[in-house]
Amino acid sequence: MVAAANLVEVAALVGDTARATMLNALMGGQSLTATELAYCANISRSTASGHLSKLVAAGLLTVTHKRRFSYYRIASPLVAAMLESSKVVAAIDMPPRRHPRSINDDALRFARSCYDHLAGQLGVAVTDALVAMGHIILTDEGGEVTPSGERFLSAFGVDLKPRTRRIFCQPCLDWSERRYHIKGLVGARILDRLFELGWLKSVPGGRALQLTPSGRRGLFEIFQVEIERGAVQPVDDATRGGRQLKLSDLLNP
Amino acid sequence: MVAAANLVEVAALVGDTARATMLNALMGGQSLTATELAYCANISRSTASGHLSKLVAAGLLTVTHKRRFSYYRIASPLVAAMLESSKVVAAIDMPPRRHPRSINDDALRFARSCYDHLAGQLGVAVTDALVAMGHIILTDEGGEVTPSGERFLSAFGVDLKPRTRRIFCQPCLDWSERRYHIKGLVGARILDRLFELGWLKSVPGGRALQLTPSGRRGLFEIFQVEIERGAVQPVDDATRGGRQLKLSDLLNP
DNA sequence: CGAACAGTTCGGCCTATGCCGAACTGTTTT
DNA sequence: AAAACAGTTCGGCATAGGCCGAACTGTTCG
Repeated sequence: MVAAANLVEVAALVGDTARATMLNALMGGQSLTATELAYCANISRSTASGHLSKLVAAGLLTVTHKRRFSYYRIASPLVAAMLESSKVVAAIDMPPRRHPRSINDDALRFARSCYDHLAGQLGVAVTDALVAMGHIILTDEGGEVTPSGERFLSAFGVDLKPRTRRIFCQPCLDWSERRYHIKGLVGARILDRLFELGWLKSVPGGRALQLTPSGRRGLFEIFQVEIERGAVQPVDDATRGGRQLKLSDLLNP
Repeated sequence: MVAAANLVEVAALVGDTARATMLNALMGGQSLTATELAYCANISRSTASGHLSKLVAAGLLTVTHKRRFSYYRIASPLVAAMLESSKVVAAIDMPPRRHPRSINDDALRFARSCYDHLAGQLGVAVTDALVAMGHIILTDEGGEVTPSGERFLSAFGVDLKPRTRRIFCQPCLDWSERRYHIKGLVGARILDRLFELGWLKSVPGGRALQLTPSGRRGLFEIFQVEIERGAVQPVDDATRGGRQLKLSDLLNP
């Protein structure tokens, strides 16, 4: 008896440094051109072209040709989910810090997009804040937005209606923090809003996200998430409860 | 920028036919010896030994040495989840039937264990039945056992207490059916009970499960799942509603 | 004690596949 | 029209890594 050939094919595709780097770069959700991806992976364009056509043939990526550019992107959320779950396993396996952390690594650990929602320390911190304020209930099994959460998110500018058919609110195991952050429709809309407010900016050529000064202020005021020198400071519940939200400032700037 | 080396390592390990076959064989949840796994994968024992030590070193498998045997098993449910999500992607990619189905393939599609719960046509059918009877509510986001479901499952011989810390009831995307079946504690306990009743037997050397004649009767009587010539027949809700459950027969044989 | 067996390690073979540069197509710019 | 650029295809090179058999350790059993 032999395993499903396709599982092997898919895993083998991911199991190459150059291809994995390109997939990783696309986990931000954007489309990138072949040349950009070649640059990301440190390989020639011809090599990249070969890799990319394999990934498309296997259905991991899709490509759209516009003008003289080929834009590649992750073919489906299922592919993103597969990569995330592989990363969770990879993070467990990690023998404690054999590879020295790179600067880039630290940036990714701090804040990154996980396909379409926020991950990393910041993603976990925002999730924790929403849970602590009683706006969201997260269990291993799933997530739920409470009525107060609906009001809060709506005031924050996140529109959760109409509820589309996609998964609404779900915990996603963060590979760097090994704690849950929010994915699904809720997670995606929150990230959208953070971009819209200019609180986060994407760093070109990667999935890392940069917190802007206004984002630093905003996260503190709305979510009581305090950031010092690029690291998230834990805020105890007492402090959290003692402050008034200033959603009005946000909505009428 | 370069992708996490560990993701590549993990994926590359899965991306080899022999190793994937062994992992697949272990997805039934049991422990198998090195020689058994070598036989599964059609490779010499020396080659298998090399593969297995790599898988253990990477944390995908664990090994326990007893007497003169080495028993290997999947190291964690997270590893199982990774393999399942990879298979979902692999199943999507499948260009419609390039590889002719093997007999074994059909058996797997019909019924198999997915680490610790029932999958395949039978898994989906049982899930559908529980949902149709109002015993379980499944959404994309998670699952829930209704009060009637608790009574039903309890009468069926599935004890759901004490609720351990593990995920209770969750939908799991079936790679062969592309529909949900139940995983988590509920899924695992149901499979346990089906074995206990002798309704299912495991086929040695694989994850495929065989339905026994009593299982065929039992599934029809309790779940109104009808099986003809190894394929599950859909049962419409009218028929389903028209029959009385015979749990008493089951409990006092 | 010696035979049988599970498992591992080692050395050598061989194939699969990643990589590049060169040459080509097609698009945009000057 | 020529130059610049995105992308692809092709040929050839180099290496990683899968595979086996042989030899070894350790356990079980006659």
